[in-house]
This record gives sequence, structure tokens and C-alpha cells, in this order.
Amino acid sequence: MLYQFSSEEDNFSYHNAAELQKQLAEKVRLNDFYDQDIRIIAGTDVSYSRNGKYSTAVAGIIIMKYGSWEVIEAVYAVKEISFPYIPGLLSFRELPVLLDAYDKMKTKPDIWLVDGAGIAHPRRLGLASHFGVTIDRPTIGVAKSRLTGHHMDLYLEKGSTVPLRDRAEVIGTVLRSRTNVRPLYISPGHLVSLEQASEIVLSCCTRYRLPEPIRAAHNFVTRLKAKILMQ
DNA sequence: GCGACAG
DNA sequence: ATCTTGTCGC
Repeated sequence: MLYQFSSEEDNFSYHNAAELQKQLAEKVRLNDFYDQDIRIIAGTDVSYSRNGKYSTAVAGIIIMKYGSWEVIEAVYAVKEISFPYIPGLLSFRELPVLLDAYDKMKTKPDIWLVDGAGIAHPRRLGLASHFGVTIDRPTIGVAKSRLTGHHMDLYLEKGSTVPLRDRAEVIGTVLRSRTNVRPLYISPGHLVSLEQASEIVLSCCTRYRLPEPIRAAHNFVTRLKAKILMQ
């Protein structure tokens, strides 16, 4: 077997991993969309530092008050990972650390912004969807670049959007989160509709390209990693 | 066979 | 993601 989880027992070939994704993708729900007021929102990010064949991954989760962006809680986890980055299989690399951090949380956010794709994925199960189905909570995928699908050009003004399509199927929204910057690739992860996903992300964008929860999580893990590497 | 390719 | 210096634009 070519690739495996950090847990020694399970072997994972690309084929097996892809089949598992297809299975889990059937559990993704976008219709029973999230229809309550968002009060608490979470953002995730993972950063790495290389150690030869392995990598030390640091996953961070920031939980904040929606709108005021006041941080309520911040948790993190560190893990050695051997699963390589393979386009389409990112969740097998990042999910274990992310779930370790998740286990440390006290607060229960209404919805999650995850760094990576949701259903805008070859088998409709990007990291945000995989994570969402696993914890059975609403998630939205926020990717800084395109994994799959195609789209037209969009206006340079903040707030402009264009659908992201795979053939005839709409799998996400390309969103200009700030004027004159590269757009974000938004797709529902789990328990949110496609329309809501981009609306919610835009509502989290202040004066930066990244929505506040993701930006905070990114800053968090970046600083954490520097601190951890010093010891 | 040749490109494309989240983080 | 990470490696890396200066540099162009709002």
C-alpha cells in the first residue's frame, strides 16, 4: 500500500481512500440548510514544519463571536504525520490533527469555516465536508485556490461572485472577498446550502482577503508553530 | 499520453 | 503548505 494513516494498522491505497470518500460524500447534506442566527463561529487552519519523511502538523481552531470577532476560545493540537499531500486526499493528511484539536474544545460553535474545499472536490468530499460529516455540524469550505471545477471571470469589486461548475453541476462559488485580490473558492461542507455558504463567508470578510475566523486561525497556528519550534 | 492539482 | 528578497501597487 502506498499511503497510510499515522496509525500503523490501516493501510490506505489511493483507490481505497477515494472509495471511502465516495461513501462519505453520500452523507453530505446541503438541503437541510442552516437556518438559525449565527452567534458563534469557528475557523480552522493547519501549518507544517518538515522533519525528513515526516511532518509536524499544528492544527488550530479559533472560536469567535460572530460579528464582533471577539475570540471566545482557541485550541490546538500537534501531531507527526506521514500521509503525503495528494490533491484530492488532503483530509487524510489534515483531519487527524484537526480532530485532536476539536476534542479539546469547550464551546460549541453554530457553524465552521474550514481552510480547504467542501464539495468542490473530485468526489465531493473535500476537507470541510469530511470534517463536517465526521462531527455532524454545519461547515463551509474556504479554499484560497481552485481544486476542481471551472468558472468565468468575475468583477474586481468586493462581493462579486461567479458560480464554480463541474460540467453542468454547480459545486461552489468563486468569491471576491476584497477588491482587487485573488478570489476565494467557497463551497458548502455540510448542513449548509450553496447560496448560504458564500453569503456567510462574505459576511465574515472585513478589510482582508480571508474571512476573520480563518484569518485568526492562520495567525494562531503560525505563531504557535514558531513558539513550538523554539523549545 | 498530457495537463491539472485544496494544503 | 514551505522555501525565499526585493519590489510593485493600493
